[in-house]
Amino acid sequence: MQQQYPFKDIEQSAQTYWEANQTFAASEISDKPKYYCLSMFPYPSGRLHMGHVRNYTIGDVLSRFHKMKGFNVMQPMGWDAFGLPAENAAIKNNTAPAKWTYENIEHMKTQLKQLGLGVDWNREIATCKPEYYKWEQWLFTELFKKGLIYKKTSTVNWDPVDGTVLANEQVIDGRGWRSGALVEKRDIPQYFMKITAYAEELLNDLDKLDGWPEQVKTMQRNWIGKSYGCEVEFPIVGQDGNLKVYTTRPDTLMGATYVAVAAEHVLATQAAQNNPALAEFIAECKRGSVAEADIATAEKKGMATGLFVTHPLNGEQLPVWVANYVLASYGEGAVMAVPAHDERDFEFANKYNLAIKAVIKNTSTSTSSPTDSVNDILLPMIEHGVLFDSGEFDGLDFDGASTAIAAALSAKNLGKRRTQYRLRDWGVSRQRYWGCPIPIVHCASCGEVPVPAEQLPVVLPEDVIMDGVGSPIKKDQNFIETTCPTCGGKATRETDTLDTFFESSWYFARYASFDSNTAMADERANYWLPVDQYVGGIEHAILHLLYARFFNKLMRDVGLIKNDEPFTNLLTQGMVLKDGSKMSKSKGNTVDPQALIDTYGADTARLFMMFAAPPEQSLEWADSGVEGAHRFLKRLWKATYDHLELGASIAYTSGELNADLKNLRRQLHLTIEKVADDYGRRHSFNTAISSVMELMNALAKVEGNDEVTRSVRQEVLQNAALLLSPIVPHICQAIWAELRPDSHILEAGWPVADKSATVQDSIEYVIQVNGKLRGSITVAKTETKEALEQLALQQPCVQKYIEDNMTVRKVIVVPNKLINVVVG
RNA sequence: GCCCGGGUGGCGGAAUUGGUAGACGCACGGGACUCAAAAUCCCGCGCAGCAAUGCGUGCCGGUUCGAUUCCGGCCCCGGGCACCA
Repeated sequence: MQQQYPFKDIEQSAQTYWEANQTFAASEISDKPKYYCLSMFPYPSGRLHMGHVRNYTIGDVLSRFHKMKGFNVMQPMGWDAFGLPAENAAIKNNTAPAKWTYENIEHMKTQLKQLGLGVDWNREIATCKPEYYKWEQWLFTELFKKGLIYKKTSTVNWDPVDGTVLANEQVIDGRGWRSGALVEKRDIPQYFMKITAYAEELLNDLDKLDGWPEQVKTMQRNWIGKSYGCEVEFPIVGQDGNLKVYTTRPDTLMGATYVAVAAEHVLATQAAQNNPALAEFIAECKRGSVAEADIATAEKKGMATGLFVTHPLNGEQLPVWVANYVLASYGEGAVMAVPAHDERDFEFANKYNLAIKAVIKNTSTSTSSPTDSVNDILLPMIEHGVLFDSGEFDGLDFDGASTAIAAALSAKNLGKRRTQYRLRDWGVSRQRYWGCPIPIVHCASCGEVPVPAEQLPVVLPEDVIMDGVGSPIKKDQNFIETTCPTCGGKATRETDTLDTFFESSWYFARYASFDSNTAMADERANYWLPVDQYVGGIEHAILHLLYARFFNKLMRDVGLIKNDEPFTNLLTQGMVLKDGSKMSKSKGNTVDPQALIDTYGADTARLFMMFAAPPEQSLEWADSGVEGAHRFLKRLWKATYDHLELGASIAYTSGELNADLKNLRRQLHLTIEKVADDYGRRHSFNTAISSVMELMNALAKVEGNDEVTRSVRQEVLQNAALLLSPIVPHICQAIWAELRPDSHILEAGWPVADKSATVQDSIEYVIQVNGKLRGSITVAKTETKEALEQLALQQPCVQKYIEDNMTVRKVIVVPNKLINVVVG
């Protein structure tokens, strides 16, 4: 055995061994329970970043741990290869997006292999390949035929100078990132998926996901946003027809003082026809990005339309305003405004001197609460309460008032109870090149015709020149001109591509059926699915995870797979931050892990990443600390070297031990239990590592080279190699080969703790006086509570704190932990 | 603005179910080895204090024998907000 830790040789030879032996090739033919461990696949941005190292190490630790525990493991890897950065890079470097992407994949694949991941590379997929996207085109056509995909107009960011649609990311402070032009909202026709048809199931099935973080389920529940409210119709004064609004607070209806509509609302358009000032205001509202965060943080602005509506219950005339804080896409694109009981309405009413009428009072405060009088309202009362100044509804609470008011509206045919979702249908059209072509043909006589299955895939031309002005396939007659699949006449292809979330919504199923050229997913998908452990960034908590859950249900409903949910257990990894914000290519604050791997090896990189923070927490990157991880591996190597310099040894099995060795074995077997719990249940890799470090520190303190001592040392080293091997597989495989030349670590399995080594007959009790630590006693495990109390009271460290005028009020004994003497 | 997290020594973090705050590691200081340096090993290391001891988990308040942990109110930082992935 070499004296120095030769990490380069070790890692190279271990990786060569795994590849030659197909160690991680997954097979459906096995009598073991299956374990499908999936890490979110990377976007091939060019080089690996620290977030990748963290993500894939976590997945690899869990995969390798389960393999050792006797599971039939599949850990696949692939590439989320379509997307905007490839187009930008192509323009910048004067190349084609496909070429750039494939080169990045090659480089990053080499880097991932250097990390020593236990991946089945036979199943590698790239979403930009026709054999992959063919199947989502097929699914698109199936869903289109079922009516689950439809076309409607919706709003995008429009750069009037470049004449192009911008992603939200490309709008900086309301201006196009390249042209600097003020961005406008523009309505264009786009394809939508009816995710709202699955809203109820997506919401209810969250309750089945016991293996998901509560935080993520809460975010998804709020995103779906089921609300129980009421639709209310306000007859328009001087016109036929009503203005319909949706509210979650029907109890406040008697406090409504105006009605506000979005700039896009038909009533706004109508009122603007003979009102140039209003038309200008609506135009102003249409400037700026479509991002909800921008709309919600913009200064609240509005303008009266001159129109009035009649309050459906009290008959008062209320003015209709256009307001930029009303979202066109939620509810009816119109709201009833109750300034006394809503913060946004309150701010708006104060700004424009609109009436504020309080009708709800807090039950816990006196009747002379500040909201009693219109004149002294300083803050809106937004909590539920009891109604006043509401005529026949006075005295009712939220539930009572909501029911009564809905009934009163129903009786007049001016409203009814309604359940509403915040979730909107998913717009999947993109006016970009580097994406999956939407498989629709436009025919003058047949309309929109889905491309028949036998004509799929609609292949995206890869040899293109990006000129920075629009998508090249929108100008490519070879691509556009086609014949109608239905009538055979001249027709044109759809030139929009699909949202790249489309590809990442079903890849988990494709890994199981990676080479099927007859189906999107075959029987193998039903063997592997659902994914047992999904690992990925918390930033995907809503969109990606919701779309993937949606697609799983779509694939179930077209008969491809059986399960209802795609991911049984979810681990949401925290972000790797640098200088306080997310490490990302767009922010230019990435740290290249390649230098780390080159200087210290993959094991050090993996160990450091797992040790630096628990996986769910964000990790602020700092270069220091890597040395410490490398130092530990060198110590581990040296401990094995020193041990074996004295000759081979056989691990301890039985016989008398002195107290020190007994303690060491006790610590070893407690560590085995703890590490298994930390990996399997807690996903607490940092504490697993520190407990093995403690074990190695304890081992270093044990002296003597007699046969018994050496046998215990052999036992500790063998087990340390097994315990650490999911995290640092290369060094552990090499150490095992030296310690146990008769066997291979991959056949060793996860160690079982020796219960007889962990028993203990005495226990240390902490002694507190008034909750403050004052001492400790070591007693027999069998001691009674009464005896412990007496023993504690006799201790000098307790007597010291009982002053002359004090008495012992009580003694609290927490079994196996502490005794607290309360005096006063 | 809305939804979801987080805040503990100089730093990363530990304390798993309300029970010893600071495990493990980094950095730093001291020492050994060395001609010297690196590497390695040993010792120290929350703050104040000679010490006894007191204080201390973002801030303010509460519950409890006991609170980093539970409750109420605030402050700051991060993630998401539907066309970044």
